[in-house]
Amino acid sequence: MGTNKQSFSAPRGMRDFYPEDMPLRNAVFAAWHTAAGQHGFQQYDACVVETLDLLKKKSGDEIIGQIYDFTDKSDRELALRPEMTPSLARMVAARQNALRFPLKWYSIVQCFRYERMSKGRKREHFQLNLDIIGENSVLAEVEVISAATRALESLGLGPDDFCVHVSSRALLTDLLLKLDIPADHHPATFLALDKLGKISKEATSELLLTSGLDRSHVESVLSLLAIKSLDEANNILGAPTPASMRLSDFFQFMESYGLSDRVAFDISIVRGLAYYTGIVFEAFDRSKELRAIFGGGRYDNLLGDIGGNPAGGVGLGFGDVVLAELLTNKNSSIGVPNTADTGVGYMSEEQKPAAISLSLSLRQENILVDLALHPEKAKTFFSRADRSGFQQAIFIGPDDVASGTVRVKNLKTGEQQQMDLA
RNA sequence: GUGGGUGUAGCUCAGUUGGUUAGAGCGCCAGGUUGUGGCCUUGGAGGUCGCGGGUUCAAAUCUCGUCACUCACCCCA
Repeated sequence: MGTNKQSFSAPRGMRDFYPEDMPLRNAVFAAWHTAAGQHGFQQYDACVVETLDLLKKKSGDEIIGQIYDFTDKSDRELALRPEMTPSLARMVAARQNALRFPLKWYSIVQCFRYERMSKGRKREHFQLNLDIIGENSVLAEVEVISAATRALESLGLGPDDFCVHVSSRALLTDLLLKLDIPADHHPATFLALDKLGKISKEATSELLLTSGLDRSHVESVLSLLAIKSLDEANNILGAPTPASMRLSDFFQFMESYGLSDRVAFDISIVRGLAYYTGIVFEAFDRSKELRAIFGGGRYDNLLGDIGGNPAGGVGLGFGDVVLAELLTNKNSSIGVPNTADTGVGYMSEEQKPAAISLSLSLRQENILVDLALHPEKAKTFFSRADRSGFQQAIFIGPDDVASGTVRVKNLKTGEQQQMDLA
């Protein structure tokens, strides 16, 4: 690209959506809307720009370095939202005394994060957010996951395609205490466990040692990762704890929802964000080639942390980038083409009025009509109609105007039918 | 932030030891066919070979720098 030439590519990490890209995006949004609606979630939305102050207070430390921030003309420090939860918490806190709980809210929003790009990760994406606020029952966790799996199912993705890995930070806390690891070491331990699977076991133990754990404790922490089931966890604990019983309830509910084949206990799920306190989960494709499809968990201190009255909840975030890759890998062709049903063309200026009035009357019948803007040769018109994806095409010449009828051509079958000119 | 890879037409890519006017397929436009698309056929438009310096009689080709894109790691939604 010459220095004088304008680059035509979108800024790094940003996406353009050409007409041929919209059917997939619209299908994904439609699946999200429908699944959320079926589960009784109400849609909300918020402004894209937030104050930097709110985001710093609420987001995790790593995220802060990735915020797209700027100063406006009045020196206000603002930012494009990197995630939806701070905005949601702000909106709920603003009306906390007027709202009836539990809230079940959802949104489909664009979020921005300045970070290095890799497969499945852009600097901008759309995500479905499902939140239930002010409800302690584990059924809240079940409902958000049920809604997300329903959306995947309506896009043709079932138990063979993905699995939701579930654990609990509360359970992990119980286990760490059982191993005599003091509570002030837990955050660092969570962080190290979250990294495992991404970095080597040696690097993880190194991380734990530098966080201040002694060598024997490091060994026992790593041994936790051998836990393959809730029963094994209970054996180590000696007796079920509230956290393990809660997980047990969760899996029973999932079974009664008919979703047992889509969930699995996985002690290694921790999640990076600091605000989760209970059950946490991430959905992966079965081959585990891609990043998490969706993820979330219970956050019981969210509103209190930003200065509202304490109220717990469950949140789930579900991005469109990994989902699109999954659908592409599966070669699924979803979405309806965003083109007109019927093309109307004409041979010369003399037939233009007839073409206009025909188009208007077809549109009255709610038919999507693409009216040619200038005369064309028949060959050009039909070729264009075909490539545009129209279902049918009507070409008006002098004879048609004289006879008062036109031929409607079905472009799939090639058949033509007579129709009166309105 | 670390380490690879790649930059030639709108797209996917050829381009020989450096050597005439830089090619193909697809796509686009038009003609063959002035009342009917897909097939066929003919033609056309479209490139300062990412950018800048160097070596050379001669650079898409060699060299140095730079920028961009991309993948893996790191990190994370």
